[in-house]
Amino acid sequence: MTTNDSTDFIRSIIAEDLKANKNDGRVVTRFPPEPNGYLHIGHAKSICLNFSIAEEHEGGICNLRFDDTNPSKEEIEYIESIKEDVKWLGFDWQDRLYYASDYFEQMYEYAGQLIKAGAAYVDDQSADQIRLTRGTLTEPGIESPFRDRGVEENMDLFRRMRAGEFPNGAKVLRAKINMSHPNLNMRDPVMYRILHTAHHRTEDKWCIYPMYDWAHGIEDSIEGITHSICTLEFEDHRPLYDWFLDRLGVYHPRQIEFARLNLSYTVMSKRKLLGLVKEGNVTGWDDPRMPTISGLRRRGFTPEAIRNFCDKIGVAKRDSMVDMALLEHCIREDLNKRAPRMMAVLRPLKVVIDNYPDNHVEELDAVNNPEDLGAGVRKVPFSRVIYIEQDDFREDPPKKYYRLAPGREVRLRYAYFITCTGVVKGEKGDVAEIHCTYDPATRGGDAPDGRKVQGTLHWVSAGHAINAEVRLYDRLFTVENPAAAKDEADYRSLINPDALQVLRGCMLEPGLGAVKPGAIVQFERMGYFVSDTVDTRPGSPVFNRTVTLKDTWAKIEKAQVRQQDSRGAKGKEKPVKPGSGPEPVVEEVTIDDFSKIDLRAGVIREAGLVEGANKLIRVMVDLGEGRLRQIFAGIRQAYPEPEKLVGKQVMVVANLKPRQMKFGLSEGMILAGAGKDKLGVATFDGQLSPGDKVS
RNA sequence: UGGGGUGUCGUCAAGCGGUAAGACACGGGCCUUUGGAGUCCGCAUUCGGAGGUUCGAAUCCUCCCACCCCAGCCA
Repeated sequence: MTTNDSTDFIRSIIAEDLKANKNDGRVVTRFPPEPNGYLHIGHAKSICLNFSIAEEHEGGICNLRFDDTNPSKEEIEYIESIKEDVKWLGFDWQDRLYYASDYFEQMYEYAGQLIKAGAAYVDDQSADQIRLTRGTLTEPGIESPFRDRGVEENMDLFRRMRAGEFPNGAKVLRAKINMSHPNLNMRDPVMYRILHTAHHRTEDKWCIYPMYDWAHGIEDSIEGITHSICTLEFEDHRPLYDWFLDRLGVYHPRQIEFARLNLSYTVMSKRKLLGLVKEGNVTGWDDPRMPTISGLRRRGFTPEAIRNFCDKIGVAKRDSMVDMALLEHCIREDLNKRAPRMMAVLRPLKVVIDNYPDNHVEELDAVNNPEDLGAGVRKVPFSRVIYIEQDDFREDPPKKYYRLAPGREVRLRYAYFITCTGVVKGEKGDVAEIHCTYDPATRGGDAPDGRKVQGTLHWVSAGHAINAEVRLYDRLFTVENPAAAKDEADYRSLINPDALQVLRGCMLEPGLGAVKPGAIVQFERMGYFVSDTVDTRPGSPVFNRTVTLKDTWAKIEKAQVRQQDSRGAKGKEKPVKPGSGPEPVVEEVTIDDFSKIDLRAGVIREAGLVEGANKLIRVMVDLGEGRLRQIFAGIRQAYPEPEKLVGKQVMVVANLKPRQMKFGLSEGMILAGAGKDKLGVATFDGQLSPGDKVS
């Protein structure tokens, strides 16, 4: 029942308009970036929306238009990058590349019309005065003393503004609407300001520049846009958009707003992105950690994956935060089908196969892509000394570890079964190299006797390996929503220091020496990688990790570590070594933002000991919800007879994720503290009822 | 305390008065020469809350609550 006949609200509106025969059946959209920064994945959503909608309709078109109305912020560099990115995503504006600045003369003339109609006036007030007299959210503004100038005087002044007779800020042209309007945007908004700044296209032809609200509708109107799609924050501006167009009596497109994209573990604001670039937290707009189109491209993302992602996230009006895991899913899905498989050892561990003849080399067949047999096979050299991944050997393997360990047999992919016979230690007790024997009968990786091994490892022949630098990229921030940080300083402290890990001395199979910059491959078992387009040099390859493969073992191991931790100090065994980098193991309390803690008054109705837990007591708390909440609290030490807690008023953190404990679900947390010498619950004296907010 | 929006699974998101799609994530099984891929199963008795209308409500009405945006001569 659910095929793709459901669609987003914007397409529905367009379909209805078409049905009602508006715009003579035309569908014209536009993507209108301001050239003051690089495009990011959020823009991709808008680009896909606008261009795809046009493509979906017979004769539909989408223009690329630079909204270059503010010369002090805009640069040619950005124009070029934006054009490149839109093209790379696979969209074509054909010959319809426009600039707001192309319409400056027309806008000027329209402004004159409004002045003549008594709908606009030149105001001599300073920016400060205008701000002060705009009123507030709840109080109306005050009309400017210059508001009732005559038409002739206004026309004269406006002409002289253009002629350059006044300095920056001396005068503005304002629309004469209503200083008491509840919508602030309608309180005589500024249409033109004086800016003695050269424009990157019109150069010094103009010293007055139109404001967005005045300009945008005119641009849309001139281009015959039918549906002007923009983001939610412009919803308040729509009445103004409509007002200008109605006053002018010109063709009037329909503005529709949708929610911009937010992606977890990154930021999307141009200002923040620019900050990262300027402060050197990243190497540039195209740093592979950046959510920019150019960064994603350099990271190894494909246009197909990004477009598919934009399809999957949908279009709606509610503020949302899309999980980075979805983007990662999209790129894996795409690359799984097309990326050739190769072997690369990122953190090499030397393996000597003692019973393999010295100086002997074999060429073994390897499948290029199991998902696409048409991709063929290749030869990889095998010899007595090879490298495997350090992570693929453990002297003391934990449970469920399928890889190599002393005495264990594993398969080397496309090669032989090998059995570990010895470990050579370095000075610090580290594993310097290992020794193995191989079974010649298992050539190619199959045992004729049918015996099985649990693990299959990738490897590279030491004598044939290519030395390379590999850059491991990860999420830019350590928290889901870095933009929610209270201030700039701690937003910067949220940058993930491990978002880039540079590995040198990585060992690649020989064929990898020949791939071209920009080529995408899968390093078997490690992830998808792209040959870096900027730093790769002949003879010294650099690869960027796009995304890891899904890693079931990492998940198991993480769970093991967690279990170890929660067993606490009594088990004294060292936790198994984490597979890759330090994982923040924070499981006690799960709440995104402590400022959002929901502290409520509660009354303990039942309390008792917990069998098999010497620190816990179980309480049932009344939060005025019509049912009692079960909470486990580690305060038995202070209340050996928990029954005495019954009837006590306590403070409960009510919006924690319920936590499944061995004994049952714990639905909150009771505030308790260690006083001078004793632990106790925090209580209060006030007249609060169960469920009342305390915070 | 003004105006404009939005609230459906952990995260996105369908649904438009006929009894809660799908995707990601998560958990489990099968399969496997990538612990990859694939595949199968599970995952909202309930739609911010409370009332009301109706045979029937996520969908209609009323009130309430929460969150987002707006006081640039930025876009």
